[in-house]
Amino acid sequence: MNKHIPPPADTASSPIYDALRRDLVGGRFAAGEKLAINALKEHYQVGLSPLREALNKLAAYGLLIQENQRGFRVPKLSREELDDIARLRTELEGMAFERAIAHGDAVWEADLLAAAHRLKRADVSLDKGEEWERLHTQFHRTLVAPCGSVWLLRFIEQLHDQFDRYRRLGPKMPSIRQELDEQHHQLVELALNRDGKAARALMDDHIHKSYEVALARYQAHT
Amino acid sequence: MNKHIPPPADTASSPIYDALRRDLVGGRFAAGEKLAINALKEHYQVGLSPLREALNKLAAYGLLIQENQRGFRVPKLSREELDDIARLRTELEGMAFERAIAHGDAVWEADLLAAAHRLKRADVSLDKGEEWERLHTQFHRTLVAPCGSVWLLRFIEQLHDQFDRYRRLGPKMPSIRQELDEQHHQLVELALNRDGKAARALMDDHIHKSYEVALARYQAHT
DNA sequence: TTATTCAGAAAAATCGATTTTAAATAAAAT
DNA sequence: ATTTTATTTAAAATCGATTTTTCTGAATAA
Repeated sequence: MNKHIPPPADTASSPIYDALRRDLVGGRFAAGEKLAINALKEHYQVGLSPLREALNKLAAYGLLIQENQRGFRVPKLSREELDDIARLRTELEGMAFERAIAHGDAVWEADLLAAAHRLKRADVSLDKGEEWERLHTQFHRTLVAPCGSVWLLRFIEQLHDQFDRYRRLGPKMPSIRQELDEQHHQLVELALNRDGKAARALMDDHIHKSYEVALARYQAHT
Repeated sequence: MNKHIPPPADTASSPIYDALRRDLVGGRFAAGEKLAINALKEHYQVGLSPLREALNKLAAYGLLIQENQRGFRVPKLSREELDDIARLRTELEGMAFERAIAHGDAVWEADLLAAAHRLKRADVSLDKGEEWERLHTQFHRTLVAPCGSVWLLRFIEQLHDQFDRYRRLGPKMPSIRQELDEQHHQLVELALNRDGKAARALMDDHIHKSYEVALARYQAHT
């Protein structure tokens, strides 16, 4: 009946894993907070075993800290780590984008235009901006998708999640958003023109501007 | 009593996690093999819950594939993935080594010499070479340790484990080993001389030679 | 006051058993 | 003979309860 091929899920993700990851990246938990397992069990309406398995996976992924027999905590935030993450993002995402531009085909070009369009049209006020965030992540994923390295994509995804813990602190800030949105379209343009060098330069600048936003929020948040 | 400060375990690792990781990297399980949980439970003499939590962490780490409700499998090996891993190792480890040379202090220099010496003196025939492998991993870890990026170190560690799944296929091969051992000492020398450029070039060559060993083993293994 | 020890309480980790799901085999139908 | 459908078997996932460990705070001693 259904001709659509399901996405080849690299790691089988359960509903509880997805929900926790979303809430951790979205800043629903305070940094440094110790998670009360029984409270989570109630809040997410899930059994102990699936919950613990999700927490273990998130700890291995880097969104939680697991201490000896002392349960799980949300990792602290620090200026040093934000700098680290932003710098690595610049290196890895730039590398991946250049490779994607070298190898991406016509289908990729169409995907890029589609992802950019959906992001532009997204209603930022809907669902606390969650829908916009989803499309934004998907857009950046599409930019680097045909880079040819599954491990590079994996690391980039991980860094994105970490970066977003800083970028999504506090409430919305539509002022800077404007400039970043424009860059999204310029990134697509340079990709379609196969200008790898300029594309990478713009990606560097894009990440740097996002970094400034994230840093400002981090400093306002402390 | 004990004045030694325990290593700041990033992710709390249980005995069962360490054992499984060691055996997965060491090739004790066949690639593509489906893990029989009850058999593991017996073999490692451990309860179901700690075992499952370890398996979940290893899946998030990339040493296992977790399928919908179909348990865990050992990831397949492929030429494409080996190439991917080797290429990324070259980029990331080269980057980290250069940064380490720029920032490493006198303590690092001493650690380097010590790690290289221990590796040289290691008895390769002992414990199926497990002790040599441990020291080899530790040596490479030391090379990049003061690079200043915990996330970069994390990714490099992960890639090392993946790479070793290929490199450690089949029995020992002492012939090529000689040349690689010499490079270890040259890497230390260039690091002590703070010659970042030359050090990175040698690191590139070192990984490339290791890659050739791993590739030969992979092809012999199929 | 400061530090130390010892309950009591709370929480995490683990275990054993149950439920659910997928795989394998056999029977029936096209 | 091949495909389809039941039935059985095996394994994975989940649950509830138990055990173990850590945390808290009061009481004692320095």
